[in-house]
Amino acid sequence: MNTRLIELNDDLPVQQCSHDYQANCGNCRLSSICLPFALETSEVDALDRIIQRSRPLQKGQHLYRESDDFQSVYAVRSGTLKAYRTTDDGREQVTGFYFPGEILGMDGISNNTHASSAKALETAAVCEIPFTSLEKLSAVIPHLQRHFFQLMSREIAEDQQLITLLSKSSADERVAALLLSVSTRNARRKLSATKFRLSMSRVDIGNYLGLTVETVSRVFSRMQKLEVLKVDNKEIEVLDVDALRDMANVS
Amino acid sequence: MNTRLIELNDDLPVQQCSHDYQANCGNCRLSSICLPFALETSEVDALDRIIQRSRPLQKGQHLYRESDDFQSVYAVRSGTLKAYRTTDDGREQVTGFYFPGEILGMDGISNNTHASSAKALETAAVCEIPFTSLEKLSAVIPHLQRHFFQLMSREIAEDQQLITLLSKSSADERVAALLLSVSTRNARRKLSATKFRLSMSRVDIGNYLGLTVETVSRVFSRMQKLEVLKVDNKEIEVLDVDALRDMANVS
DNA sequence: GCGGCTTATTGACGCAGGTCAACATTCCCT
DNA sequence: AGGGAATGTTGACCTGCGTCAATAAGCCGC
Repeated sequence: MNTRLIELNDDLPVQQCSHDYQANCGNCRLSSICLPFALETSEVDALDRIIQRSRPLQKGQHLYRESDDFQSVYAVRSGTLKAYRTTDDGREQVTGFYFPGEILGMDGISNNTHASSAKALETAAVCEIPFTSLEKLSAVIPHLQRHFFQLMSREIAEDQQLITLLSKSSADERVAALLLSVSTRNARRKLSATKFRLSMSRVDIGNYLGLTVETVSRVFSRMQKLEVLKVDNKEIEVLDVDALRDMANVS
Repeated sequence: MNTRLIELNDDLPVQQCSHDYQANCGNCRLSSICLPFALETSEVDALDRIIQRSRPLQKGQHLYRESDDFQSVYAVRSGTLKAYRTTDDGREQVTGFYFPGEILGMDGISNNTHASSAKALETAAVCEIPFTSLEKLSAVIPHLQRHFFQLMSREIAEDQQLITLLSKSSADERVAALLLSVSTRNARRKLSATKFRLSMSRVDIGNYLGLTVETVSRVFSRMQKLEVLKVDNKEIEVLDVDALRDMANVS
């Protein structure tokens, strides 16, 4: 069964409640992250016209599921989502966390089927970008085509970084790297790079990093003892960024 | 310094020795793997015109290096290549092996800089596809645009599979999964799925799978003892595919 | 604000795979 | 064909992280 976003709107048509949501890309404060720089106003409008906005997902709701038909890619407007796949023997593997301004769903293009599931970690709003429309528009707006090639390429490069992390790094390094990544992505959205709330659970973190919950918890405790972090459940304060960077890099 | 393929041709212009190489995509027996199905003859010709073929790389030669300017993606014509990145502390992480018919270099699009290096594991020939030409052509040939979106998406999906492997699987499972992958890719090229030569070293395999050489070697020995494989250095014969599949899947 | 449930922390212990070392084999250059 | 270097195999030992278990702390519905 397909649980795509659109179906959440069965009681209220999109237009009627659009005042609740970001009206368009032109006035969206995430557009600097989300859109290609060089797009002209008229081009942004064209893009805007194909994008569908709808009511937020509640915590735990799926945006799409593995093996759903692939129709669209999605830009996160608010909240956080996790992408994960289920292995043959039923275990989960978290493949990424997606923050506002980031695009997800691109792994579905190759088979016209989503290769992973996406679930809201907290209340989250997304822009749905129907892929066929995007393709057509891309053929006309070279910058847009380039942008999506680049987005996908970045996803590849990031996955490769995770591969390296999983293949070569200790538990401390992995956790440090994740924290730095969250920190950087917060900074990009003009949020604090040193004080933030982790929207994902320890289970999700462990799953993503190839560690058990217990290990993640121990690493947090250890970093707290070393006064690199202040940990209060999901609230994290980075006390010593340099130390954290050291932990992320060095063997 | 840029060590791209073109520079290998300083003694002989491409045209003069082109009879040594596959003349064009139209008569290439790999085209079924490499090109979109729905391309028309005239479109194949157009693609063919932007592709540059050149003399083979020798074992150990680089096709491109991390931080080289990104200009082209490459299709493997013969031989095998490995892609790898170097971590901050100087270690290597192999991110993929590329067989005839497969495309590499797409991780460079996002920054106009290659995110990994590519090195020939044996004598190898590639088709160079200049990316700006490819972009322009893609805007005109919808199937081609779609094809490249799909290729990149597949790369993402495959990386995610590797992530799962690295995060969740035992040494036995990892090695089994790699062997099955090689087997499948051989079959696609009408080669034996059960008897083949691994072009990569044990070090490369271990590196790719996040294991030490010793462990890889032990797994091979164990599988040989269990009569799942026959191992003679790099020559592998799969004696029991089902057993191998079991080893790859189950916890 | 109470009770049940989910999520997080901490400790004790075991094992898969890493490390180190010695030896065997293959590759490759002359 | 011969010798030296690179690559592969095997064994003995060690350790980081997983496992199991017990406890604590949030979270949510009533």
